[in-house]
Amino acid sequence: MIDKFEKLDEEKRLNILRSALSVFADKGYQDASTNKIVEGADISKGTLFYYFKNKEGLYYYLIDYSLEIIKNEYINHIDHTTLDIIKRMENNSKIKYQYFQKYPEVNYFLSTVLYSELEHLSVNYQEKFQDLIQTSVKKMKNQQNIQENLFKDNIKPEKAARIIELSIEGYFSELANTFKQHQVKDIDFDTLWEEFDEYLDTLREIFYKPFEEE
Amino acid sequence: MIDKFEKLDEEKRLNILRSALSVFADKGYQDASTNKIVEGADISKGTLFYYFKNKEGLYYYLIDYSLEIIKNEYINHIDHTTLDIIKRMENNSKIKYQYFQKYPEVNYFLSTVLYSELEHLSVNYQEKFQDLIQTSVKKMKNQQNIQENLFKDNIKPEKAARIIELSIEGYFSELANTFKQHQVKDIDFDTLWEEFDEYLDTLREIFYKPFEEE
DNA sequence: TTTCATTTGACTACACTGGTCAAATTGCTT
DNA sequence: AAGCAATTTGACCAGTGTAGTCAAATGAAA
Repeated sequence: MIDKFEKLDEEKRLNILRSALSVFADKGYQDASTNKIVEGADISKGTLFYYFKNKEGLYYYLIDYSLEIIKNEYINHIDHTTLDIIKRMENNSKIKYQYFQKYPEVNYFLSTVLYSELEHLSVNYQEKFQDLIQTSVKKMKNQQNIQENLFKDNIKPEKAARIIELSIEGYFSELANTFKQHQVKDIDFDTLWEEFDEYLDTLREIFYKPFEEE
Repeated sequence: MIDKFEKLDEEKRLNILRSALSVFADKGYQDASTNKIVEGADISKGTLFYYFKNKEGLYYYLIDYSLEIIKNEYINHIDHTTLDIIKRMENNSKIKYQYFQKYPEVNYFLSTVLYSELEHLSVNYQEKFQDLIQTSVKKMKNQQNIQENLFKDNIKPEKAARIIELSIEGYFSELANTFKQHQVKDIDFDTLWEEFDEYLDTLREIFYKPFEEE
């Protein structure tokens, strides 16, 4: 009946997905209540089980759905080519948090599955995760093709790149501590990116040669 | 009956505390099962309710207990005085993660209370949290008394300090992604600190003047 | 009006809940 | 050994919530 689910009215379909993703993310598979899901999706119990065979079927559908989203909306957009490493990290940070902003439930769901449910998944799905997420995290961290002559002469590019990478991670980690998961939708991303750009300028000031016109 | 609980055999007492902290941290107050707690603590149902009036009493006892621990084992040891800012951050990181290592359940419990249960607490306890944790986080972040002449001449100390701070946060955030909460006990902290010391050396190389003997 | 797809929610059988308490066990004092 | 109090046990209770079912209601299209 999943093909029928996919032909459903967009708003209703997304309501069901978002509600289910949130409940599974909040409670984990075992403690997730189908009653809460239908309540949050504003549908009746019967409707949920009309489209999905059972709780498990719904769960695995959500995983497939979420992996597609993260692939198409984030991983496939990762920039590996820009030579200016700070610019590249800027691009990738923005791509990443645009995905967070657009699909907060997907991101929240995948995080908790990855963090605390992975061992309960079928081997098949464990591999899907390993392949897609973990290798692509490495992709993102793979810092080759750095334009080294942008750095000041007394600074070693690889070491500096590592510090830049970690400090950006710290920047968002600090941010994550300020905003809780369910507040993501309320964040004012525009002013946030302005602040982030300023932070990047500071990084350039410290690590890069001063910009010179010729 | 809490005074009797505190006179209990050390091992038994800690078993109960650790089990309760873990279950509350994993599931949150509502979904935490007293059955799971007694099972994990290897005691009978009756014993738990012999020492604690009810689930709520146990929960608030755990909060008081945990706040005492984090105060005595972490917050009171925060270094505000060392002038070498990298050294100061090194000290504070080590104090912080020694507390993590020694009391993983306390840390895990307090994190989840702070992160997702705070609004359900009595106002009294909300204030306790605000006072103790949030203001002391600020304390730790308060970077005054920096010995500025350690920095290279072309680097602004305040901005550099911010980057150092964030990159250390990123360093541990990356680490936290590698190890899940329940694996904390298995981490080899000794080699980990060695790596961290190397990382700090890199920071010094980049931000500080080369060391000169006279 | 007939037909078929969709939706409902009362209903099951059952697992688990926080908490109780009479009875059993333990440890201490005589 | 006997007696007593402190401690521990786990079967038990009334209640709540569970995943899933299904006869009946509704909607839409012909």
